[in-house]
Amino acid sequence: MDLYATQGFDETTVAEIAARAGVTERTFFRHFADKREVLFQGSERLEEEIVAGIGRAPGTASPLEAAAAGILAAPAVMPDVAYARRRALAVSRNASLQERELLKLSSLSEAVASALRARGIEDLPARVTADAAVSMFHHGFSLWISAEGPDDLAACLRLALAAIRAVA
Amino acid sequence: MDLYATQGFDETTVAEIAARAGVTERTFFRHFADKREVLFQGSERLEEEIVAGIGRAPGTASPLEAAAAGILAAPAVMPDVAYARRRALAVSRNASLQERELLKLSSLSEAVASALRARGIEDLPARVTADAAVSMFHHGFSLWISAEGPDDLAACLRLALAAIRAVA
DNA sequence: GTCTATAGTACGATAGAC
DNA sequence: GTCTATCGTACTATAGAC
Repeated sequence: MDLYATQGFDETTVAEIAARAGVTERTFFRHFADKREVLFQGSERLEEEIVAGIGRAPGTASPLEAAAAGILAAPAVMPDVAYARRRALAVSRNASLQERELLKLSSLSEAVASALRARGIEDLPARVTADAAVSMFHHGFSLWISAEGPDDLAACLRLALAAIRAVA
Repeated sequence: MDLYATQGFDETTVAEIAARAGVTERTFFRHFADKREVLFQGSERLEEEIVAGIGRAPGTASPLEAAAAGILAAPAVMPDVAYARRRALAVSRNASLQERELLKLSSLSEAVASALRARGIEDLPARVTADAAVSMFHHGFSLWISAEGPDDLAACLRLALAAIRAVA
C-alpha cells in the first residue's frame, strides 16, 4: 500500500514489493496469483460472512430481505475506514484494479444467488436479487468512504437499501 | 474469433492475429489498446443507443421505466445470436475477458446513471436504478443466448425486467 | 530457484489521402 | 500541407513452465 500510494500501481514493480517484504519475486507469486491480488485479500472472508448472514435470515424473509440481511453482516469483516479510503484511491486510479474489483463483486453476486437458491428461490429471481444486494453493498460502501455519508457503515448500507426499495 | 475459438484466448498470440490480418503487431496495437479489446468493439455503440433510448422516454416515466426503455433499445445494435454465443463461450473460458466484460458493463451503468441524472433524478437513486438496468440487460442477454429462453432478445429483456420488478 | 515467452510501451521513421 | 495509417526496433515487467 505504501508503494502503491507513493509511486502508483503501474510504477511499482513486483521486484520492489518483494524486496520491501524481504522475499524474492518468485515467493511473491507463490502467495499472490498476480500483482493486483494483493489488494483483494479479504474478499473470500467477506463473501463467507455475507453468505452466512443470509443463512441466518428467518425463513419468512423475502428474497430481498434475506439478501440485505447478508450484506448487513459485512461490517463485521471490513477494515478501518482510513485503510479503505487509501485502497479505494489506488483502485480508482487504475483500470486493471477496477476490473479485478468488479470480478470480485461478480463473484459475490454469484455466491449470494447461490445462497438464495438454497432457500428455494428460482434461478432468475435469485440472480437479479443478488445483483441488487451487490448494488446495495457497492453504493453503501462508496457512501461510507466518501465525505458526505454517515460514519457508520451499516447506516450507509441501509441508505442504499432504501434507495433500491424506492426504485420499484 | 477463429483463432480464439480453435486455440483458446491465452494460447493465441498477438503475432498470430496480426499475421492472419496481414498486418504487423505494431499495427494491431494501434487499433486495439490490448489483446482483449478485440472482443468488445461494439460497446460504445451499444452504450450510445441505450442512452438515446432513455432520452426518448416520456417525461412522465419513472426512473426504472426510463432506464428499461433504454435497455429495450439495445436489440437494434446487437450482433446475430450465433456470433453472440461464440463470443460468450470464449469469454466464459477466460477470467481476464470476464474482467473486461464487467468493466464495460460498469461503464454502461455509469452512462445510464448519467442519463437519469439528466432527467432530474438524484445521484443515489440514479446509480441504483442504473445497476438494475444493467442487471436487466445482463440476465436478459444470458437468457437469449442460452438454450432455454425465447429467440427474441426483446422478450428476454422483458422477462428480466419482470423479475426485477417482482423483487421489490 | 531458474529460465523464458509474450504483452505492452517508448520512440521513431515512412508514406498515402484528401 | 496536415492528418492519419503502417511499420521497425529496442526494451521492461509480468507471469508461467519446469
